[in-house]
Amino acid sequence: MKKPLIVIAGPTASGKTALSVSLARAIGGEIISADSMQVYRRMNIGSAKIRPEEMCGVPHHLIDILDPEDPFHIVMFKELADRAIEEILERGHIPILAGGTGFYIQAVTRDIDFSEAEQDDGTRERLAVLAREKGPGYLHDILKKVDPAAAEELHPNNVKRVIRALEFFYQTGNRISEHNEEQKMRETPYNLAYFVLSMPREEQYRRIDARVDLMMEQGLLGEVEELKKSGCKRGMTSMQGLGYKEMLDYLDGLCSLDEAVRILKRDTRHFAKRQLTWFRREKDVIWIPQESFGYDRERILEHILTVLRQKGI
RNA sequence: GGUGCCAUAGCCAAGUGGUAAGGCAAAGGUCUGCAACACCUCUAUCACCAGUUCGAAUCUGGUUGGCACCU
Repeated sequence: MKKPLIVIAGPTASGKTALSVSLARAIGGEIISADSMQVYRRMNIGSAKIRPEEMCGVPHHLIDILDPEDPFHIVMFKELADRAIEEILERGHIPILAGGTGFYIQAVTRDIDFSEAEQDDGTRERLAVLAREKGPGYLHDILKKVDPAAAEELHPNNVKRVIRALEFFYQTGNRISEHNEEQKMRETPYNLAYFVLSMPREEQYRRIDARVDLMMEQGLLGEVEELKKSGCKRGMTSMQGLGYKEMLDYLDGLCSLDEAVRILKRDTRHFAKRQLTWFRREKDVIWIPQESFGYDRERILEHILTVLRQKGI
């Protein structure tokens, strides 16, 4: 029997946090956050991080484990999440992966192997400089020679990914396109129940706007001001988070506060849209259209428990 | 009542006789070490009617609507 793993995913502001706590209490689960921003301490309001009292005693993992100055990326996430899952299972509990970062969730559910790649050795920097000086087509042309398949799939303007493909080749001597092909064959090692919370688009957008307004009321600006004071710069991974980069723009005098809030709302809506695109192509997801349950958490939970029973979790 | 100006996609907006730029929004998509990132695709027959012309969003007349000023 495969090990059980439950995923509670969905776009931002879809109700993942509250539902995952209810679920954990119902089945004796522990929660692993699949979120690229909630790992950072001192980033509470903007990342919509769960508050300790909201956890209701349910153990949460991968929250508040790094400082905003620290880098964070999928390889780290994968390692930490795998370890957390193992520990939870050893305790006889059920792991619940909850979050909105589809890429991270996929790494775990499909057990993608990142070990082949190495640490930063400066090639990324060098390539970035080249791209800036010679234009985006330059690196893409090089990629065409060393890894034609990857070049075919990547648009020349997508400099970031072109750089990664080249970096992979220079560091490992292998083609990333081949590596990706191998990884795509992988099947999930888990008895997986992958739920995605959804709702009509207009309602989703309405909630996003409301949440941003709430964040502002709760003092998002002050939170970012503190971070800035303590030395956080916009180049850091943490400062690329929604809410943080917009407030930094305002604090740096690049736009008015109203404008910053407007852009934050807009970009958060765009983000939710991309999240949905991701989940849509992910196979084996079980959609939970919350409007069909009258947005009633009890009814949604009941439905989820039924599905879990069918899967033998 | 008179005179003048204006009327291009959901919004902003180029085009002033040769077959509708661009931006934003919306929608769809890609993604295997920064993923709350980065990137891609995509939406009109020019208020309406009638003329002039081989050809009109572009010229003429009228209609409607808006704005400004005058009485």
